[in-house]
Amino acid sequence: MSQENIKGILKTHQLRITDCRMDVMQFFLDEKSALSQSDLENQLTKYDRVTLYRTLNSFLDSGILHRIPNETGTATYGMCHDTCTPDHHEHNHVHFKCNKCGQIECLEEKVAHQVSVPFGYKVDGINMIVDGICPKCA
Amino acid sequence: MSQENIKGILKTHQLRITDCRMDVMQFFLDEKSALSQSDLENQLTKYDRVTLYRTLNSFLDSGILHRIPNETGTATYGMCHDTCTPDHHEHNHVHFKCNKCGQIECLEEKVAHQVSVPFGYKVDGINMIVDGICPKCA
DNA sequence: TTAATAAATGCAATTTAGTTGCATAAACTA
DNA sequence: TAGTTTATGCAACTAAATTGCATTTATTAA
Repeated sequence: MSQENIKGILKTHQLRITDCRMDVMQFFLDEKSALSQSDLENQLTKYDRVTLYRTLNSFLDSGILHRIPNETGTATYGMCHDTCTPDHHEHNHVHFKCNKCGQIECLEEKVAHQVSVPFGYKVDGINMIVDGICPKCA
Repeated sequence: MSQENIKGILKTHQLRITDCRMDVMQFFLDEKSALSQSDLENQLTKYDRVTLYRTLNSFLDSGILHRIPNETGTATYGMCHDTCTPDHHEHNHVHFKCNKCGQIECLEEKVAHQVSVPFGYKVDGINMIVDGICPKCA
């Protein structure tokens, strides 16, 4: 994706265009997998640690990124598609976690299943995490 | 579940029987939902904070507890059933997260679906997190 | 029952993850 | 171009988790 497109995304979400934000978004687009703050910190060394946290939170608040559930106890983020808004994240895709390299990807596959829950439980959404081996590790 | 049963579980998993471990396991059995270290710390005030972390990690390592994926960035744990071993957790049940009270429960419902992934991806397991409103909050 | 052994615990300290405050710099608009 | 607001860097802080060490405790063999 070009720099102009990235600028467009920032504009669309009412965010100022800064070098840090451009680089963070570019990194997410290049990696195509879930990233944590420490991933950013290791890669984008010219930016302050706190700034990277703030950038992640800005993107989260504005609907550019979503948090991806994981078991590790630290937060991971993935790129949203066009369906998210600042106050309501709408995600219906499958997350794939590779058991070998640990990377988590947002797949294009939708969660199209209905799930049965016991009586009394109301279902609002489903989040599916598939684990296995990715093509790179197979 | 009786104290004797709890002792049996500890023995089965080659863990020593201590007051702390008995109380931690009893709490998980009473609550029937995902718990974090801070939940334990607030409730089981006679034990040292570090001991509670260690107890959770002992139970995790030995297959008594499993980590439950969530988005918050802190670790939550749930009781395993008999299918887990120390080196391999095997979970095929649905997690239900209430959007109102925040509790996460392991439901009895199995993830019985097959999911399609792109070519090249090998599926080992599926973890499904359903969010909605639980019977207590409905 | 006792002694030895290894694991569990408590306390202090440290590391890791995340947030807040403030001054300054930078983006944006009129 | 000037004013305004937002983003950034630095320092400090809080929250979550881990490590080190000495002591205590559970367990087992004799």
